[in-house]
Amino acid sequence: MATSRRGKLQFGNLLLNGHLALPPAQRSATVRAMAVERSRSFRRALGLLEALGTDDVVAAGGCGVNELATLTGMDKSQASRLLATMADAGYVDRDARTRRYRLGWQVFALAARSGDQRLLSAAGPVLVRLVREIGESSHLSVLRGTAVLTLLTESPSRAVQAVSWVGRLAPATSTSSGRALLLDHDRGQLAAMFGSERWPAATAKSPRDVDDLAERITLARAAGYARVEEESEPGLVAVAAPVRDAAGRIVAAVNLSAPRFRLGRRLARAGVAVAAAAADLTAALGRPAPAMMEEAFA
Amino acid sequence: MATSRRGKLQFGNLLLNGHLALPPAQRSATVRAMAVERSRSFRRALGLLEALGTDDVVAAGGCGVNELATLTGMDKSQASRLLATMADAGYVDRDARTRRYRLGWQVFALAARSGDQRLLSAAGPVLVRLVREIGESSHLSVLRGTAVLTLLTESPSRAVQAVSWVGRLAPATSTSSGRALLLDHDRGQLAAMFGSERWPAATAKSPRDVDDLAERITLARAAGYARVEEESEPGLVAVAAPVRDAAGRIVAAVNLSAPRFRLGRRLARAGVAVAAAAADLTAALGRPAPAMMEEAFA
DNA sequence: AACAGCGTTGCCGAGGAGGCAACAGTGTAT
DNA sequence: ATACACTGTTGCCTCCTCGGCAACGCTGTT
Repeated sequence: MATSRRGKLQFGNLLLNGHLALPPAQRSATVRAMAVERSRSFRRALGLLEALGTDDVVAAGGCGVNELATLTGMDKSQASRLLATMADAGYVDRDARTRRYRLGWQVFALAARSGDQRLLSAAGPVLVRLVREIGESSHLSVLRGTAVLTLLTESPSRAVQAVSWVGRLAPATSTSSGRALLLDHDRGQLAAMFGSERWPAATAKSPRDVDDLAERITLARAAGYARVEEESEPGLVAVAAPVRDAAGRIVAAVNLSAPRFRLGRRLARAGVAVAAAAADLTAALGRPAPAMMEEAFA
Repeated sequence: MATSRRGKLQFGNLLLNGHLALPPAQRSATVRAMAVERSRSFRRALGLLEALGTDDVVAAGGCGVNELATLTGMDKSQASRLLATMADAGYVDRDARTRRYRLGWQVFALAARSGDQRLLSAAGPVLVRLVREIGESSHLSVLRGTAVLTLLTESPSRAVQAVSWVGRLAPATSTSSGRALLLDHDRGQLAAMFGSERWPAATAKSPRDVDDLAERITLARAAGYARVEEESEPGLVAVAAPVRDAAGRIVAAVNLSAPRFRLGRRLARAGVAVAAAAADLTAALGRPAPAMMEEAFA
């Protein structure tokens, strides 16, 4: 659980606009100190949405007004009003029976047009092939701020996870995908992003500071893939490689992860496979986009 | 292009909060008439997001502040400020070079936790099989208000569409998926949803009024699948069947659509296949959810 | 019946929304 | 090089929405 500038809860879940949860007294003090608060109500509404995207809420199948209000630290009246307008617009759905709110389909509709659709559609088949080759689950991720956002998961059909990693943030410093995404960053850039003091370590093997991180990234650069063993979670190993756009900039990472006892021995092979998959994806992005074709629907 | 209550543009694209585009004078008059305007800034922000989700904007690869302001009918200063906060939160991305805004990954992250993830993950393989069997593209849709929202597309790899149907709304009355979703509605419910007067027809074959619709739905009920020929677009035929939850309620629809010259002759066979796929999906949803399993990520 | 908890609504002061206009950058025509 | 058109940002100031408080209606429990 690292907290970044402005005190947002960053990892383990979606972003929560941090200081909104402060009691009114402290909050207004904070506000007076740092200029003015911009788009207050809008940010609160986003806070509600993000709270509804929390694992526990999703798992519980929704959340009531009061609960949401306390979660986001605002008055229940405001929560009620904001949720009503969001429901009107379709961004939240309300269960007719339990009167609890869930994220609505409109969010889904928006998402289908967000981000880089070319990347997503090109990545699907690549991940499938990779998973078939190695037999472990694979992810596509991008860098968002200082965190890694997972966009796509593909797993050997061994189990369907109820709440997938898709849409979640993970620390960039101690994950294979994060290292791959940072492959082109030098020590200076890393220091600017993560600060130069010592970091709280997720496990004993996690990098402790910038030098530590830079060193491991150098190794990854040499190998062509990043390799992480039990740095974010004990017993877990992973490899990842960067995907580049036509201009050569790193835009995404492909990884493979599994328990050490299953993948440990084949880690080098997995690394090569992941690098090859990332190269495939890079090649796919390098080509001009396929002709626009409006697919029929009736 | 049907306009529903409160004058929102409903079909052909994402919802746009209609009257915000009015000039200030008229708007304030309207507002004074109908109580107070709730969550004004928030709705404006949503308007911006939805504008960014417009086909033309997505196809153009983003949109500038000025253009967005005129699109949503607000002052560019406000647009600039709202976009800035949205960029902070990750809901929009700004191209560093062109300075144009696009929908950000945070929207994607939220969406990954919205809707019924069980439905989506179960539907993927079913659609793939269906597409492989018939060789035409297939969609999964749900009912949202009086419109059909497409959640998933699977097409034979013949072409990758740049902007897919996913996330778009289509009229329920003249699409196969819509009919399938309305399969359990009787004439009274249909009248309540769509009104009893005559409707504007998309094509010559579209249903004209409730009786017309109810009759076609009865036929679909008898056949086990809905069949639509050139009702939403000339030259296009489609079949669809309803997916039910454990309680037997219709929650989604699976369809197949293609140009008449490719699918016309096999339409009955396609209907049976679609019904079978929908039944498979229904069966999958009937089973208790697979044990929650947190998939590892590193 | 009394109670506890949830969600909605009215009220009203304070602070953010948002229109206007000046300003700063950038690419294009003169 | 100058002027121009256009873009996006920022300051200012009014007005209206925000949002805290509290009362209310409702439902389920003790």
